[in-house]
Amino acid sequence: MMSEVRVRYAPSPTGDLHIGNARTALFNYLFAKSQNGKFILRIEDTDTARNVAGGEQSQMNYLRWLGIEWDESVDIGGDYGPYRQLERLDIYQQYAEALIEKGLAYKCYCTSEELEAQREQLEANDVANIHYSRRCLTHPPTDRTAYAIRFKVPTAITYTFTDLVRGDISFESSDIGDWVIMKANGIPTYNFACAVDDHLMKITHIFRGEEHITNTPKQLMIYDAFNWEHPTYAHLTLIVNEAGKKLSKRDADTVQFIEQYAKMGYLPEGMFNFIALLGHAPVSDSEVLTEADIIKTFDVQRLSKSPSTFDRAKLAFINAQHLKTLDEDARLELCMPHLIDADVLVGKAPTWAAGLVNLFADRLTYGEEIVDLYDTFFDADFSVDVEAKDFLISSREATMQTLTAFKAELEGLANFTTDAVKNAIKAAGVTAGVKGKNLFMPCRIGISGAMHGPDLPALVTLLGRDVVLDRLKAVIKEL
RNA sequence: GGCCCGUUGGUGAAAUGGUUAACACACCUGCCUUUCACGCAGGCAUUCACGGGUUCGAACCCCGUACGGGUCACCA
Repeated sequence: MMSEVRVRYAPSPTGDLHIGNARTALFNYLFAKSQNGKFILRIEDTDTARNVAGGEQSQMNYLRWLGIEWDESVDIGGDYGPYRQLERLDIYQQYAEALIEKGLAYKCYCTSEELEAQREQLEANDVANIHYSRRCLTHPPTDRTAYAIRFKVPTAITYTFTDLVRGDISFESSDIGDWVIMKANGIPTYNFACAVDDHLMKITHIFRGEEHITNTPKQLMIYDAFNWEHPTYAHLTLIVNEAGKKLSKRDADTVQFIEQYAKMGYLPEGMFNFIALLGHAPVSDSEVLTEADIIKTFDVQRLSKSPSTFDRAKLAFINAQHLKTLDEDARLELCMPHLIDADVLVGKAPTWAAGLVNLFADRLTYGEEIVDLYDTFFDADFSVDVEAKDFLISSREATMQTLTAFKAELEGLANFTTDAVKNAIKAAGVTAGVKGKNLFMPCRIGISGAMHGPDLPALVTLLGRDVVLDRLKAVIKEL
């Protein structure tokens, strides 16, 4: 009988949920869901210096925002807790001591400074294999009590594992120096804690970033030392920015925290969909998918080997598609905070915002974009763009007649409703003797300054009588 | 420098030895709309980084070169 699939996402609470972390979490989650397994959230807080207050909560909040729910963790418990590594210190201590007893680990009394100096010297001398700098050969000085515990790396062993993404990968133990498993402060290092916990928590599959490939042999050493069964690994490709560089938290050019997207008014469904495509190619003609679609099509055979590019245009497209499935109220709710923040609504009628959002419903790609769209078409600095001007002067006389007639019709209008404006356009067409493009385009340019834009009557209505007439006068005058 | 990994159209990305190399985004055209956008239909574009080799046959296997990336902490 196959044992139950158990996967985990193990963030360190050093900051907010990053795109790369979210992808790792998501793929583990998708695999668990597709296999009817369990998804565990474990907090790896062993780097006490880098932990930030609220980091853990923030990670959990935005995981939940994305729609990723876990089966076991610090907040809801589970049979394999505690789920915070700092609460498991005695466990690591016990396993580390067992290794010393077996002769597989030893105490190292070197100070960080000594090791650092040693390494620098080796590097300066261009020593080919700098790993020797991490092989502690000195005897413990009698006056020191602080020590780290190092794992004694076996000689001449080849560690091979079958990666779900890249196939067999192997490492020679001779390329790896004796590495620290317990720091002098009694806290385990990542590779040790990770291996111990993954085993104890019965993790069967590990989906993680490619940067962990070189950590794998170290973790395998721990499994072997205790005779534990290896888990299955899948190292996901890096996510790179549009310049082809690994997404770095310091990279200011790419917005890369989930929180930022949430605040910009992206939809969780859209982000979920987009992130699921980063390194996985589902069998499907469309890339616009729901969570259920994605779980159903998730297949480890289809994990990509080459780096995934964080393509903002694609994100925009996918989010826009999800946005189209929203009803009017939901769309308005998404845009509202941004309109308020941008002071767009001051002095406007209560229903005005709904009209604005509906006007751009077709082309909106994320909530905050409503403000940009507003600026483009409602900004006080009105001007006619080059393309539009060319159109106007290509048949100056006819456009002039059309514009004049349109202006006259609007001036005679008591109420600016979309129907009334529609009729005004129609009437202007009759007066000027034009129709179709020759009718609408001059009107459109006359009030928006551009040949492309939202529905004309609705735009006129929202702009309001004064603005529309001012713009028309300005364009007529310029002609 | 050592060790690992990658390289397919403008962009993202399939194809795991066998007819004209999917699909999506972008772009272009047509339809729809008295305009615009949405939507729908269609179209353009890659010979698979480069050089050898294996094979009846290679984007797919092997070797080498170039380029790109990852990693080498008492960080995770």
